[in-house]
Amino acid sequence: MLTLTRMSNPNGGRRRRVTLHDVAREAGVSIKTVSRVINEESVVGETTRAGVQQAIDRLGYQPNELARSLKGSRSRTIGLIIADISNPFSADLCKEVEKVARNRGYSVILCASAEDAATENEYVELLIQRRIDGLLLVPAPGNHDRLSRESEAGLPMVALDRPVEGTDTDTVLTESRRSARLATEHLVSHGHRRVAFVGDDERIYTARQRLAGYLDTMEEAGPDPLYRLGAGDIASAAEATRDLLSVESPPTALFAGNSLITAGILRALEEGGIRPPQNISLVGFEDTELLSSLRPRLTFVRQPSKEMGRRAAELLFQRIDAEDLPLQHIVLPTEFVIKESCGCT
Amino acid sequence: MLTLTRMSNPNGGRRRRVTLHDVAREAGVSIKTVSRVINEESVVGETTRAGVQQAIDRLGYQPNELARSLKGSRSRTIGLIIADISNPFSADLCKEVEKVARNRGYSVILCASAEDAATENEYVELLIQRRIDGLLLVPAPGNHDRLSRESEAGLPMVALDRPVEGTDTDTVLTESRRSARLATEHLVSHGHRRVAFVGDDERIYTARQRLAGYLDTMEEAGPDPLYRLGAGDIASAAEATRDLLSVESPPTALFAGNSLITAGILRALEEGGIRPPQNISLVGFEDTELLSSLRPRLTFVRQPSKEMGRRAAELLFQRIDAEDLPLQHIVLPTEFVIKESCGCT
DNA sequence: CTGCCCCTTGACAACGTTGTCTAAAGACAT
DNA sequence: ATGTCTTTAGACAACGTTGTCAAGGGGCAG
Repeated sequence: MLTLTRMSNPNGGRRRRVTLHDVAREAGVSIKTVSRVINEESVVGETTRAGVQQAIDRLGYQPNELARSLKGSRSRTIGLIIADISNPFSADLCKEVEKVARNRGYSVILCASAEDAATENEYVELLIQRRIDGLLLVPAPGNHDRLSRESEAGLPMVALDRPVEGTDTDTVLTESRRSARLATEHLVSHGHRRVAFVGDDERIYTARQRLAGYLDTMEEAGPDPLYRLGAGDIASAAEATRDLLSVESPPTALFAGNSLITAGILRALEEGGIRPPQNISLVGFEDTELLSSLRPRLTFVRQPSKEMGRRAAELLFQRIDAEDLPLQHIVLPTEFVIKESCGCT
Repeated sequence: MLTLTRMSNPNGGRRRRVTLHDVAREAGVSIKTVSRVINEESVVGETTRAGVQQAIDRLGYQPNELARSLKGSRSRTIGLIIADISNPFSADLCKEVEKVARNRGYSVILCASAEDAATENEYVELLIQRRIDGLLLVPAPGNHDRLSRESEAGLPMVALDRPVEGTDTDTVLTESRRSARLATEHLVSHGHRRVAFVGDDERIYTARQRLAGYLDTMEEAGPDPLYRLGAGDIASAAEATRDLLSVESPPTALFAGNSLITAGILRALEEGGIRPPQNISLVGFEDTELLSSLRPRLTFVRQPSKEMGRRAAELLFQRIDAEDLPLQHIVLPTEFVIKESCGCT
């Protein structure tokens, strides 16, 4: 009778969820028995089980995972912190991670750090408060104090695409430097002397690695390097490209540090009326199928984004299950795909 | 002393988290007092507060959000179910939803239903078990029994991009039909008689709406409609395009139902050596910046994907806060952007 | 008929937190 | 000195679940 006002509000009010207690009362048994039926502990008599099951169905009972997590020591939730969720690369990661988690009965809390370490730290705190069982992240550049502390304290953690600076965690990376070196070599070996590189912010590990790979080849081959960094989105990549094209002796070949940069370069070239591969050669990193519709078709380094997501998630669950696993550093191979934009055919 | 064995395992073992109880013992007060300090209930004396705060810092206490959620009636978590996470459109949605949630101190559990209603229903169940406070979703086509039940039971819910079939929930949509009609009109008004449409699976609401808009114009204008549906990814869109191009009297203009389809069409055209806009006119839906690097530049219907995500999230929180809000059906305007691919210039 | 064991079920505590109520102690007026 | 009020702090229960233990009842052997 006390709850009459609430009950007279059939739909609007936040309905109290059915609990074990309710089911127990309905079935005329104790809550523990209901719990046993739900968890399929075999010590329940057949008639009791059937009665309880009916009560469950009748009331539409759904177990409270929060209470379960509180009682047990697992929350069956992992965190996924993505530095740059606008990059199509990240979509593949999310998708695969989510898929692996789902097969394990895990939920994924998604966080976007926007390449900002402070935001990332806040998210780590939030995720800790939610008692995640493990953390997958594409780390933002900067100081990961919060993150490092948790890693050392034993939170299962796998870094994706970039290592966590200053902390040794499990990692799943691609061979950025080598692939950048090979891509540059391809251009040089086809006669280009002025090869320019447009990369992401230098504080980002992969941007540095790719620059390093580019420089490896350039230093070995002789020509002066020419590059711009800090092109994190399409607009600034276009800007950087315009800048590169306006130097005294402009490049005859461009190498783009990721797919958004490729898009920015293309935009700038288009505005300048410069067409690859006739007027300039172009090589990029591809990590999404979308750019495959470009014409001329892009010569690119293929990043195994889906496999990265999948491998990282699997590794995380391995670590969640077996705490004493030695640290894993997985490096996935890239593939250099020669199409038309580099003009070598 | 009892915990010595555990402590001698500094890193490997899953560390027991610090609780209110530990802090209370450390500070020499009751747990309730610590709770008061953390929640800034003002009835705590200054010296006590300082001592507790020190203990908190010393032990690195982090509140257990699970326990809080269990006690209170809010989990400060929302669910986000995305039907097609591969579509760049979805990345924008995720990003914006996540941003709004973060500002509210909420976490987002990400789920990818892969356009499958059964998967979606499973996710709904999982999210209910996690006691989410609200649900945002791009509904998969099909039978949403689980979803409808929850909606009727009062779970705050906002459908994004598509309505939930058979259930009236809050919605945030774009004017699909009208924009498809206008885009087709544009082609027809520039003299095209054979205008073909390539759309997504007809079970998908927006695919049907866009087809309807296309048909609106075609029926009014006279020429026989020519279309293919079921082109959900790049490969099948390319396939559908090849098919359309091989009919007796092939189309002189193509209209793509979303950005992945645009990519598929471009791939097929390229393979066939057909160049827009010289050999064929092309209009698409764009919902990502990436395709902006296409050459020739795509004439397209711009979908306000970011705004959709933001508005939907804001609406969800409104509903979470005020249960008795009347149902909202927000329709966002699209924009028709004329560039080069349609060949009208 | 008695005792033992097994099978099934329930009572109770605990997970970590917060709401409610009460107790202690000091301030102040009488 | 006594009473009242206010300020501060703690005891206790509760959120919904599961682990531990004990109790009830029936079957079977002695």
